[in-house]
Amino acid sequence: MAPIKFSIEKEIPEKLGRAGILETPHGVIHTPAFVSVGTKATVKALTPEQIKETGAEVVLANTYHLYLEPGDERVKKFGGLQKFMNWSGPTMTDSGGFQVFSLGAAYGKELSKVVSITDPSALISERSLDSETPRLAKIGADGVSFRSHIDGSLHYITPEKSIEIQHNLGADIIFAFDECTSPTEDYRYQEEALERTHRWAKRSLEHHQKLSANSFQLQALFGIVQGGREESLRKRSAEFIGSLDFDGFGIGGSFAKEDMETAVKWVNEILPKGKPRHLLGIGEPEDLFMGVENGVDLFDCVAPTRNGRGGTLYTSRGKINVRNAEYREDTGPLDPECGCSVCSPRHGGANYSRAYLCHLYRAHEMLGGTLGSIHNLYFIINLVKKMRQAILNGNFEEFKKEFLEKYRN
RNA sequence: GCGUCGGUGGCGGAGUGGUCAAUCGCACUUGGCUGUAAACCAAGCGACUUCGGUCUUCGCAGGUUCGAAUCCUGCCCGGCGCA
Repeated sequence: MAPIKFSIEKEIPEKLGRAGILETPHGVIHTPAFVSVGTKATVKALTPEQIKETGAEVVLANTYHLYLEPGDERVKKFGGLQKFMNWSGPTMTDSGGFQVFSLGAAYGKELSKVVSITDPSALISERSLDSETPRLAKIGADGVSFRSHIDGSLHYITPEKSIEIQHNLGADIIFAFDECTSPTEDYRYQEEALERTHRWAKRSLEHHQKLSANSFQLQALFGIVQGGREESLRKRSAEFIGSLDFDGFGIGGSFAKEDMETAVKWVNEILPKGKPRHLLGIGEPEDLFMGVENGVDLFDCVAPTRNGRGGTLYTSRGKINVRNAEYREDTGPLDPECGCSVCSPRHGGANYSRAYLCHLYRAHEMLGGTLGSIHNLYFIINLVKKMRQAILNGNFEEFKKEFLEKYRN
């Protein structure tokens, strides 16, 4: 029995985009969909009830973090991630592959998932120059050694180990262990890393099949396409990963903003159409439109929750930082066009002013982070839902144009 | 009244003859955040500036010194103790 079932309802004419339904053992995901990120089995600052309230259909947790604490065996004892965190819907786990990047090449540097290449020298390899730079993740022959950011202890994660942990965590959809490379690496390194990711993908799949054969637990495994900004590598990766017996696919990598669209297009033209595709770690409104238009079915991103905790909030007229002085006495709602419980009085009469939110952040009151996260998650999840509806209605282009025009002011 | 300790930038609080426009924290201002080392991080925060500097600041007023936030004298203000 297949762990998931994916069906396409409608496509965007002449484009790769589509609206579909993804059935998992713990519920249905209407795609395209935004997955809320709950790294350590919690969407930071939110209760599961509040997560629901944002319209989220699925939560993504992290293998590496849960392995370190409280430990995947312990989560298993409690009946798996979903039961442990008291979330009633579908769940996913990331493989820990991103931590190869964030705790490795990007560790201690001003290097993030999406970089801007205003300075082209940023993309020149620095590999030979930074051998002494401390990293918490080092790539070995067979896997990756991590120095725990919590207590400094050493851990070795192989593809098999990642899959084992993910089986213990028990999410509906799990990911192959991959290496998310830095965009500052050169072609030679990207190619070397890609081959490693491909070997790891095969090993992840084989181990997953082996474990699944002896288990009643139904879990789908997604393979991850890498290849950096190189057309040849991206395509090679899509061919290879797409040819394996995965239930769906992740598209990974740390991108230069300018390269993201081409990379997604190259990949999705090749990946088997009937299986879901997840663009890993992407979630700004412009990028979501780009992804949906180019055939992405699932997104996850820390932006709504991370921004929400800091006071950067999405509105239909662009992002604002409610901490700023100009909002101190602003009696208006955060976004009059938003239907979330923070913005809209129709949910029980609550209607938080910008001034109140401003106050909460300045006073470091944790309700600020909660309300900001509820709003931002609702905003982004709802935006993707509207895209889905627009595909079904056949007016995706119009919706995109209308939204972005206003959003960009 | 006598004694004593003290008065430093929005606040708290370092500094106690040159390296001081003055450590640090908070507040304030503005950025940033894209598979979460993140309820976080960064920059700025006396005034002018052709960005090399220039000027005015450490209760007030004098003084000593090549040089004072730092030493001396007087005054003003505050805490504490004794009357």
